[in-house]
Amino acid sequence: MKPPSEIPHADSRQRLLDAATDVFMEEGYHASVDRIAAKAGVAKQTLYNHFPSKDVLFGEVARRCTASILVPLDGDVSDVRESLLRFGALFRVKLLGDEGLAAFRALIAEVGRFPALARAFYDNGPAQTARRLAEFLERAMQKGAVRRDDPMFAAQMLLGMLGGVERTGRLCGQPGLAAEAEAQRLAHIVDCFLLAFAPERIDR
Amino acid sequence: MKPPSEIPHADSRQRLLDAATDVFMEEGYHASVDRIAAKAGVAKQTLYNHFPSKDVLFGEVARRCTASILVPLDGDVSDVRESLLRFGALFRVKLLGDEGLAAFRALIAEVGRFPALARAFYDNGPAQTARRLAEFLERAMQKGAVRRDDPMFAAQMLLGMLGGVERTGRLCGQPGLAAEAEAQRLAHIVDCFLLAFAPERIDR
DNA sequence: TGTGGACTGGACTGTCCAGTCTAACAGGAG
DNA sequence: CTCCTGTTAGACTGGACAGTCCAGTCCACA
Repeated sequence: MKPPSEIPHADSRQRLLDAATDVFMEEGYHASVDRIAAKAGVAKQTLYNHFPSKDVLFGEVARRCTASILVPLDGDVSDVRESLLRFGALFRVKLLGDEGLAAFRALIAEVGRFPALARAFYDNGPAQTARRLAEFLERAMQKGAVRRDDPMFAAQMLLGMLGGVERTGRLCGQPGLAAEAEAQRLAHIVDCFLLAFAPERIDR
Repeated sequence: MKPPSEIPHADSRQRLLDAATDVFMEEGYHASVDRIAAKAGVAKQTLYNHFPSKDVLFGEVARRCTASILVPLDGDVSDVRESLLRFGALFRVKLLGDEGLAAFRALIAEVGRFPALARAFYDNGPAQTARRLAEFLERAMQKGAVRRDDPMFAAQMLLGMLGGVERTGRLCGQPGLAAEAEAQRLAHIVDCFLLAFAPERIDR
């Protein structure tokens, strides 16, 4: 009945977490515990051996997702445009990709039930990303590659431009962009940002 | 038992819609029909006299909310900054205000159940706003007050900057800005946008 | 005075689901 | 061989909830 090639007595906890991630992302918190156990190929009791309650399981899943959304940003200020393009590409994948959207939807819907979770998600995800980007931009400002302004403000503007309206659309079920349109748009956005934050001209 | 000053047999339908709006926005689709009826001060059967099912009621509420989020934008291109400030202030209220956020959360969580609703919300809300703003910017471009670029792209950038990260934060339960900080931030954003889309300098 | 339509309170059905309980099974350690 | 631990299938409890049904009330209108 079980897939035969499956290692018997494999780490149920891990399988449960994986299954729960899938199911919660797909159906939100209201996914049933039975379905999660079934998807993990595990008895319901086993689930309750590992996690005291559905809420705790949901929390674990949320923590895992939160940990996975951070976007790396190399500190290299020598070519700001290039660095921002690399960063932006990854950021947009996290932000506008199906998994990211599903996770966000699932979490957002339960802000009332799990306010602490939502706060943690925001602090360790978007807010953390904004802080890192702000640091990067501050260095770029010090180097004169970017006009001086509040670095956090600048970071928020870039993040808004990168995500903004498209995110709303995707959350409402609109389809995403094709690969080449995506690259074009990313470049367009970054250039637009760099224009807004171009260093003041000395007026030759 | 009922509030005595209440007009008897008042329009139950209206009271139901109002109550349902409140309750759905507060608890999402999973709010119970009983609670809605109770909040409307009406028997459950009365609710089912007016709406054939909970889904239909939810749909009506969503349509009402969708209709209320459009932001007016006067066509006056003579002072672009002033117009954008007015527009931005209203937009931010809709986007970052408690009601707007609650409505968005409730809808987003049910994209899977009501894909058509979500699509309609997006088309008549954010997308429509972007179209109008794009028209406005196009006129400003023709007049030379704004650098030429794809007007829809420009509109999306401004909307992203106006909403962007803060919206995510608010959706995660972060508090909003105080009134004066709000005004400052709005001006900062609009000026930043105008810098990105300043007409090309002739270099005197 | 009587009739009809809308409303009320509350009981009721069927469904779904979190969480518990039980009895049985498998494998490793002593 | 026997305990022990983790597992399994499935029955079960208690509660929530959508939607139905009904018996009775209130009111407008004729």
